[in-house]
Amino acid sequence: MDIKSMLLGFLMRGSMTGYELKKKFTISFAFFSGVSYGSIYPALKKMEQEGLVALKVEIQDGAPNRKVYTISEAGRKAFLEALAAPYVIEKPKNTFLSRLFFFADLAPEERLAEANKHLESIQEVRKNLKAVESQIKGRADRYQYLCYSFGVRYYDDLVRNVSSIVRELENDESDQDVRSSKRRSQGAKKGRGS
Amino acid sequence: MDIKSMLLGFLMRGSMTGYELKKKFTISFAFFSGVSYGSIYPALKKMEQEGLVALKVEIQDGAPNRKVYTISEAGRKAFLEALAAPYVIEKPKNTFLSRLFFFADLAPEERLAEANKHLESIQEVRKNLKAVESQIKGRADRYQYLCYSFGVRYYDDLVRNVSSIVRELENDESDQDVRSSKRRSQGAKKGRGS
DNA sequence: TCGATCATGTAATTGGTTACATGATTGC
DNA sequence: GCAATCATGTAACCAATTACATGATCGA
Repeated sequence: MDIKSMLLGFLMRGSMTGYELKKKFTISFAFFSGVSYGSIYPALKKMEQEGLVALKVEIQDGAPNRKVYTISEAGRKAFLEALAAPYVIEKPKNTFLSRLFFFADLAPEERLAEANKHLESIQEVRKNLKAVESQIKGRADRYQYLCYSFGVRYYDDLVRNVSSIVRELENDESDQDVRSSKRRSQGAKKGRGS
Repeated sequence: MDIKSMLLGFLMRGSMTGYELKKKFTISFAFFSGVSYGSIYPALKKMEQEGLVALKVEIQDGAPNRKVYTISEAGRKAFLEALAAPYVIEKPKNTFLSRLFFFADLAPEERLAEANKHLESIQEVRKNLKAVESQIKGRADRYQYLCYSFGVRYYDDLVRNVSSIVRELENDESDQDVRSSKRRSQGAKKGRGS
């Protein structure tokens, strides 16, 4: 779903300025999509030209005039179409995965370190998600909450998934330890350990 | 990780033409990242100008000349740096989630249909992933296989996650049914059912 | 003879980002 | 006095896509 459709989605629930739309975005979509003014303002301009939204300028003294956008019939139609458009399954663009693919080129001790760094960053996002729970619960409708809970499960799953890779890499390391202690003790049997 | 670094990663394991690199991409990264010639060829050209790869043209009669790219010392260094660069956690750009957020604007019967459509498309990807398992097992090194198994778990998790949303939406529908049959039978007690 | 495979590339477009530029008001 | 909030926008850039353009060779 592109920015335009999402802007329309917000405007379905009330007229707003670009500034207010940006706020809605950051609050609602914080964990799965970011938007900047640099995309919002040009998008609104274009949508006005296309007749998807109507513009009403509120003159203010001193501060720049507020440009309040209201969705039009055409805009409503466009939004509803976007909402039911055929799915194009998107591939997870995952930097960690791209790197893991080439981990053979990394020094053995760096592999675990890199994987752990990644795990920690996911855990932090998960924690932040928890922190906004009450905020979301207050504001969100049924489906927006479903959205949030999807996010919670998504990051929980991700933590589990990356953890299992970390575990594999740990095993590799301790196998390495076993092999080197075997070398040291000339083939004596030893269990896994530090 | 950008295309350039990934191209370098492949070139670490041997010199290749753009055409061959594209094949490597589609085989290895099929389920989490796609690349087209439109990005590969310009990237290679730029990397040659930057001295990250060396170009050797193999003249062929008839067919266009093969341009074989070989990674340079600078390229190797750049790749290794990319492999250990600090993480920027990326947000899952998820169309389904963006739509779900606005599901209140969809007709009730369409909600379940849309969610199911999405679920099916994920299940299909998961199935395709299973289909290439033996192929991957044959070609992949330890880390590339870890990568694949991450993908398998990722899609299994996703199926579970979206399924639980579908379940919630189904409950909404049957609650709706209960309410309407209650209305019909003027408050008589009824269980959930079709 | 037709489709797949080998092999290269450009041009236009998409959909964004970051940084820059401006400036008033309000609360600590 | 300074930071945050309100409020608008542009310009340069980036990373990538799609569609277009070309053409030989090989196997069924």
